Amino acid sequence: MPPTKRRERELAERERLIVTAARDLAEAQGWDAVTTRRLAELIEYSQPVLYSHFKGKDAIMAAVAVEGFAEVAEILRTSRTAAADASAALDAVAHAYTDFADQRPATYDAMFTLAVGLPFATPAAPPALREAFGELREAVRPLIGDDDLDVRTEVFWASLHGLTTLMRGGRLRRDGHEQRLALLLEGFGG
Amino acid sequence: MPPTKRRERELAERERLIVTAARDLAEAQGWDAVTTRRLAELIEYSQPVLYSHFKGKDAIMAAVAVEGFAEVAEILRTSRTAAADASAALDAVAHAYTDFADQRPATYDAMFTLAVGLPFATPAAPPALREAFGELREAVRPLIGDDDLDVRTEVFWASLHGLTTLMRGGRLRRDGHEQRLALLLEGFGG
DNA sequence: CTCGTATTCCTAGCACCGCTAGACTCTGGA
DNA sequence: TCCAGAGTCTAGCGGTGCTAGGAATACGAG
Repeated sequence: MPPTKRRERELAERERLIVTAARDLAEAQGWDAVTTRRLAELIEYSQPVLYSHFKGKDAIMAAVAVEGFAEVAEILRTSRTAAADASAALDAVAHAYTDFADQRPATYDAMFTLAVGLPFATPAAPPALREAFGELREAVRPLIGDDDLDVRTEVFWASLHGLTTLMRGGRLRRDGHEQRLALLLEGFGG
Repeated sequence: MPPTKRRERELAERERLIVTAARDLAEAQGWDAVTTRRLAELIEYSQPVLYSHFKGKDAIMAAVAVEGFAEVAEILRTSRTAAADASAALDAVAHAYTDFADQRPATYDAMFTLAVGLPFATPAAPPALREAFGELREAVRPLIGDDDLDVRTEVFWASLHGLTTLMRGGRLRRDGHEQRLALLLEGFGG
């Protein structure tokens, strides 16, 4: 039946609308401002419609997070492959990562700070997330080799994560960011 | 007047009671479970009494955070000074830091992840926080020297912070923690 | 000892939150 | 034309942080 197909498209479109509305509102005013009532008003439906698409607010945030994984994976890949050599690639990837966290803090929080109930370091993790981590790994590999590559990538990732979250929370001065990044890269053989 | 003095003591004691009740409840059931109603019931007063001590829930969390700064400063100092040499000291400090974050996640979040409106990288920062950072710095100093000491300490701190928060959020497997810590310390000349 | 005053505290309530039961409307097929 | 079922909304539940305003209590003056 054609009407069913059309209906499916409309539903998928509305679901996309919910996720982008949630993301945009969160980036503009923070996750606290993303309430089911405001979200319903934005998509011009009532609240229960949200629950026909997602189990709850957490599931909406998880959807924003998954979208963010794909985004960051692409950003990391382009910045890595565009670099002249391995050292420049790691530098570019590190900057791209922290820039992303800085420019999309709400999305970043949904991805990596907030408890959102997504599987991570398991095969069940979202493919986009595994891809993003893979980009970090490929940026690290040429400089430190294959020994303990995954674990070393995790340490690199954690360092970037710590730098960005502490800076955004006001725990580290913004004006030291470049220098901190440079010192971190130096430690990784940049 | 003596009664005024006694009254002041009672007020100070009640304020301590509020902070410890908030901390204990947060550690036991998470910050979401720390509501003004439950807190009021725990201290056996009504909600408005909380607001005669603190401006709001955030201020209570900030008080818990400041308490945490003092705690972690002491923990870091004892583990640092008890170590045999500089390398062992950095190792001990790193483990003490992540152990603290692991054992008191709610306090740690109040200190370093939640937006709580405390001044950090300024002279107005809580003395206990400056002291805790100072302990990290003194643990790092013998190994990397005085060049860019503060910034290098910040990077070290951020790495520890990233490792702990990502692990606790389920983003990193717990069983890789020791290895990650070892690799981080290796990078800092441990 | 009594009486106003000032402090301390609590009751009750506001606006808002995430979420859901049940009524309503509207569409498509017999 | 009628009915079944899908889709949507209204209304409401129990909870949140926070606060206005009244009750009670302790205090100093006469």
